[in-house]
Amino acid sequence: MPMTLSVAREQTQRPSMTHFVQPTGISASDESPASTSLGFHLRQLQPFSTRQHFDRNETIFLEGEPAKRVYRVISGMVRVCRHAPNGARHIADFVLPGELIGFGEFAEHPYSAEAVTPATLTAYTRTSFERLTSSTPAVRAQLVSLLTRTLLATQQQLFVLGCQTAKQRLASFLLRLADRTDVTAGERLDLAMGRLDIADHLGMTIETVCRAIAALRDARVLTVPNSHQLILNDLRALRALSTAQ
Amino acid sequence: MPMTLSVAREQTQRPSMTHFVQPTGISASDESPASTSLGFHLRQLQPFSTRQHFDRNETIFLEGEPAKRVYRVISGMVRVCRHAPNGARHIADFVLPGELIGFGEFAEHPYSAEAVTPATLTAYTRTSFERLTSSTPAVRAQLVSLLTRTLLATQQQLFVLGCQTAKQRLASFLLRLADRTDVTAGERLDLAMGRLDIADHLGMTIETVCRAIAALRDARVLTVPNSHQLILNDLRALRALSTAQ
DNA sequence: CGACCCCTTGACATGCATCAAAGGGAGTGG
DNA sequence: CCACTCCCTTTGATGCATGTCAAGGGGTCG
Repeated sequence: MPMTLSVAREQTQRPSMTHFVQPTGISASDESPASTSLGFHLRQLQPFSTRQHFDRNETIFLEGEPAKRVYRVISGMVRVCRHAPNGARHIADFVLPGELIGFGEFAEHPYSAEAVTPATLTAYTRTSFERLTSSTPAVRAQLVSLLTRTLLATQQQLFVLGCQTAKQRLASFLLRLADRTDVTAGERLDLAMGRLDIADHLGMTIETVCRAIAALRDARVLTVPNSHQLILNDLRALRALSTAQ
Repeated sequence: MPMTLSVAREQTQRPSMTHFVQPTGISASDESPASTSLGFHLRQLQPFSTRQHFDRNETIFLEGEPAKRVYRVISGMVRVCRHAPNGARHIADFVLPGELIGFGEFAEHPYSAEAVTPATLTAYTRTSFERLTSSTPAVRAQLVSLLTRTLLATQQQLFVLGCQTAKQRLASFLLRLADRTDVTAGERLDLAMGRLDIADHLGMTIETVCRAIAALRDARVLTVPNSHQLILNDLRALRALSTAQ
């Protein structure tokens, strides 16, 4: 269902001085420490970078395409996903502003990337990215750190899919999203992605996602102002769910 | 259930010349190209290495322990797993001879490691391992490569757990195991791990694993000489299963 | 030979998928 | 500004795959 691949390129050429490295993996949870570092170094790559805008559901790159660029999300949300032959879709992760896409070391993208919302990204050529990562030891260490954190997040998701029920998966998902977007109890948590996206990320159907949300709502664990915003009232209950069994 | 942590150390001190680096991740699919490289470089670390033997079900290290060593499996099989508070267990991956454990960049092991069979491992101090990885650019690149491959394997498993049915999961598992152990159609595939291990790895119950094996056996896709060996008769059917849906 | 452990199979229960239909919300055209 | 349409969400009814509970089988070790 995801769409065409259009590109609006704005050459943002500025001679900077250092390389800013970020791994081209699936979804780089580019948190404070490493994100800061990598983001900082990536600035050096501005002369080799391009700013691109994508509409909702637009394809950024397709699985199997040569991995010629590393992307950094500036605004909006991106999903990293794979389409099975039979039409099934698996969303490996959602990518938030500041995080990197495609920083892994592979010749062809193992996953597709699509815009969940209208999104702006900075694209760095892989050549310059690799030059940056191989130049400075500190930058290389940050790449390793980012890869490690991405691996840990992926393994955590593996545990979620392997051991948890529908409600528990939803709780885990919401807690991680709230954590990544710095939303706490009582505040509005933005669900930029649709129910189907959540379902394909958690290995459930859209109906089950709806029912799980309804169940948590009925249990007063969360409030649903509208379908794209949630208020997490009871973080303890959510944590109990995501931790337990 | 997994056991105590005993250690039989045989100091294997030999002054080698180069550092042999391997990432301390969950399970390092240390395939030919990178494995060769990393294995080669790790030889340099022999002066800082220890050979240890573990009995079946013995704990090599526990989740949460400080990650002071990087291990390389010499013989036997190891499982990398996590124990949930309620007793549930999740096996992130099995580690085969030649592969590394604990090569990720973290202060504490995010997972436990336990011997599936009696196993011999070489332990390298993290200090020397990191010295090796930071010294040579080539070695560092191999670490990045290993991390990337581990990440890809983990994401593949994520897809398996997120989108596939019991029979499909089993097919995917068997194909990967056969591939990693260089077993082809008609040959005996060794299942060193028990049914429960497979179940905890695939997010199923032991009964469902048994039934899935029985179903494939009844469909003549595989033969079951005994419970610890399989013969994959019809790779096409297995591939169709693991690919489809 | 006996005990233990793991595997296997059966019977039943249930969580989730599937099928179906109705209820918003946003954008478009009248 | 309202009405229509489309898309997504929500809820209900039903079925199935897998989990759960239970019992028996086979191999291995002492």
